[in-house]
Amino acid sequence: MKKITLKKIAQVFNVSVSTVSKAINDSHEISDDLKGKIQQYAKENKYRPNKLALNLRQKKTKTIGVVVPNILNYFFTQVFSGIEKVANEKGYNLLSCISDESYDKEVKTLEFLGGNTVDGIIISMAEETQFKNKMDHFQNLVDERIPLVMFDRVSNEVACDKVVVDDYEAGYKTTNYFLSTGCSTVAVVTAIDHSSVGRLRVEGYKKALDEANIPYDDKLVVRLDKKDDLELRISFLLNYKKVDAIMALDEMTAVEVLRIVKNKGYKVPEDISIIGFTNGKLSRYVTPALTSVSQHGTYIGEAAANILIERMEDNSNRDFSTLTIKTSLVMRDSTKKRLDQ
Amino acid sequence: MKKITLKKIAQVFNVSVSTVSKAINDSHEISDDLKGKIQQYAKENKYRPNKLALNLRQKKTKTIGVVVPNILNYFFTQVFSGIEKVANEKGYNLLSCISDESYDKEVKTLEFLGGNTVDGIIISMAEETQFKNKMDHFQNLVDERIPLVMFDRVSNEVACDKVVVDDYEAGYKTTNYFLSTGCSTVAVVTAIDHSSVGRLRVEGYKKALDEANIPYDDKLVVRLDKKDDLELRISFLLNYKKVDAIMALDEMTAVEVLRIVKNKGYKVPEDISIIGFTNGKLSRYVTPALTSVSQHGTYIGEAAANILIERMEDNSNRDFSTLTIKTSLVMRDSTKKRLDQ
DNA sequence: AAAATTTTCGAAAACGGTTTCGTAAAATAT
DNA sequence: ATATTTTACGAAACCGTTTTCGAAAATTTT
Repeated sequence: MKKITLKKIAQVFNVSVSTVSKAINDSHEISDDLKGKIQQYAKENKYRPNKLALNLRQKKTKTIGVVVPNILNYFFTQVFSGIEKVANEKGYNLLSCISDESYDKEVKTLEFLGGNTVDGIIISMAEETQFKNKMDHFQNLVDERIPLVMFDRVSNEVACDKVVVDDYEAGYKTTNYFLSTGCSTVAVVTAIDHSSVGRLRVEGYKKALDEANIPYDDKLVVRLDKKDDLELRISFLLNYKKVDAIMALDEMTAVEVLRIVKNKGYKVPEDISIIGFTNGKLSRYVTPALTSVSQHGTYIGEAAANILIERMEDNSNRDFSTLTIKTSLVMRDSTKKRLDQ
Repeated sequence: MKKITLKKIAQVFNVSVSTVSKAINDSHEISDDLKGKIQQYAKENKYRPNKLALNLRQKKTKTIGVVVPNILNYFFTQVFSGIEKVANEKGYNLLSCISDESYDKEVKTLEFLGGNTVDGIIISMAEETQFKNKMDHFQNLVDERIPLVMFDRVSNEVACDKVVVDDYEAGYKTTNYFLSTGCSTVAVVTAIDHSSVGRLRVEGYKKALDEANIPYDDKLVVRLDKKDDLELRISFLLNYKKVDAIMALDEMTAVEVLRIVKNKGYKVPEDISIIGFTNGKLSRYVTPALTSVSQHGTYIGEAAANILIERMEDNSNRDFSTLTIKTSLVMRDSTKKRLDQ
C-alpha cells in the first residue's frame, strides 16, 4: 500500500508512462476506454503525483518561506496569520522558520530557503541582525532574484519590497495624546533600542516634545538590556522625576510596567498613564486595560503576502515599493480623557 | 547572476556534469588540480545544490509538516515553538499549516502534505474534525506509511504515535483543589465540549465530585456555542445556584469569566474562585492572576518532534505509543489557600 | 618491457513527473 | 481505391542532482 507512481500504473496496464500521465490528466490524446480504466485504477489506489517531481520540472514550489524572529510574540503571530490567510487563498503554502532573534540562525535559514525550497520569502529581521547590521545574506537572495518582502524590521540597504509600520508617527501620536490629556512628563521604556522600529518611535516622541516646547531629557528614556532588572530601572526612573506618563515600546514591557507601577502604589491612569505598543490580548485583559498602539499585524501580513505573490507571478521588473501602515491608538483605561473634550 | 547549476559549471570547464558533482563533493575520484578550480568557481558563484533535485533523488525532504488548528492560541504556539526547537536541532525544517478548526481545510492540507512534501507530520485535529468524527484523511496517511504524530486532540481510530495531556486527571485535580480550599459548588465553563480534551476534563471533574459525595448537576456545566453570549450564560449560572468556584476549560474563557464575574461585583477568590486551563501570559497578568492548569505546551511539542523523528529515521516497525503528559496546577491569586495548610 | 594497478574522468541510470514530437493504425474524404 | 486526416499511443527529452560502472591514461609492480 505504499506510494504509487506512474511507472507502476504503466506496468499494470502494460502501457507507457507518458500514456498514464496523459490519461490521468484527462488528455484527449488517450482513448476514452483506456482513460477510464486508468483513472479508476488511479483513484482506487489513491494516486497522487509526487510534488517534488512536479516542482523540479516546473521550477516552482508554490510555497512561501516566512521567517519571524519569535513566534511567541503576538504581533508576529498576527502577521503570520495574515500571511497564511492570503497565501491559502491564492494557493500557496507556507514554510515557516523562526530565527529566534539570532543572526546565525537567520543566515542558515535563508541559505536553506534559497536552495529552491520556496518561490519567495517574507521576513522580519532578527534583533541581532539589526544590531550587527550585516545584510549580506539578504543581498544573496536579491542577487539570485528570489522575490523578497521585508516587514516591520527592515533595512534600507536591501533592495526589495517592504511593509513597515509608521513608527515615527506612532511615537509622535501617542506622545501627543499623553500631552493632550494633561500629562507633562512623558517617559519611554524600550527593550528594542537596537531596532529601527524602536528608534523611530523615540524620534517621533522627541518631535512631539519639541513641538510642545518640552525639552528632551535622555534620562526619561529607559533603554532595557536583556539582563536588566525592569523593576529596578522603573524605581530609578520614578525617583528621578515625577513621571506622569509612560510609553512602553512592546506589549510585554507595557504589561510589566503596569504591574510594577501598580505595585508601587501609583494609580493608573490618575497618577501615571501608560500606553503600550502592540494591541494584543494581554493589553485588553490586564487591569486597567491598556490603551495601546495597534500595528494592524494581520493587515501587515496580508499586505506582505499580496505584494510577494504579485512579485512572484508578475515578471515585469517594476520598482520596489515600501508600504507604510499607519498605526491607530486603541483607547482603554490606562490613559485619561483629553482635556478638550 | 541567476541560479547556477552543475550543468553550467560543466560547460565552463568543458567537463561532464558528474565530474563537477564529484569535484564539489570533494570526491577522491577527481584530481586535486581540477577539484581546486571547480570548487573555487563554485564558491565564487555561490553554487548551492537545488534542494528539489536532491529531495527527489534521496526521496526525503528533511522537513516536517505541522498542522495546528489555530496559531493565535497560546497553547498551540507553545507546542509549535517546542517542535521547532528540536526539529532545528536535528536538522529538520518545518512546513506549517493552519487548519482554522475546519475539517475541509484539514483534509486539503493533509493531501498536500501527503504528496511527498514532507517526511512526517505532527498534527492536532481541527474542532470540526472531532465533531464530525471523520478520520479517513488520517487513515490515508497511515496507509501510505507516512509517519504521523497526533498531539492533544487525538483519535483512537487512528493508528499512530500520540502525545496527549492527562486531561482526565487535570479535571480531577483542579476540582479537588477547589474542594480542598473550602469551595462546595464547583461549576465548569467549556467552549470545547466537542473535543475529547474537553470531555475528559469534565469526566475528571465528575470523578472528584463523586469521591466527595457531591451529586453531579449538569446545570453546573455551561457548554458554550460559538454564538453564545458568555455574559448571559454566566448570569443564568450564578442565578441558578450560589456557585463558589469555576473551572474554565480554556484560557480565553477563563479570562472572560474572570472579567464578567468581577463586573458583577463578586470578589475573586473570596466569593468565587477561578481556575483556567492553559497557562499563558494572559493568566499571569490578569488581575487577580489566574491559578492555571499548565499543559506544558513546549514540552509536548518537543516530545512530539522527538517521537516523530525517531519514527522517521528508525525503520524498525515498533508499536505505536501514546505519551501522556501530566498537567500541573500553577497557583496564583484567583483561588484560596487550602484549608489544611 | 609487459602486466597489474591506480588515477581520473565520462556515460548513463535513477528519482517521478510533463511535454513535444513521431508514427502506425484507423477513420474520413476524395 | 487512394489520399488525407484523425486518433491513440510510445519514445525521448527535460528538470538538477547523485551514483554506479566502464574505460582510457597514467602509474606502479614484476
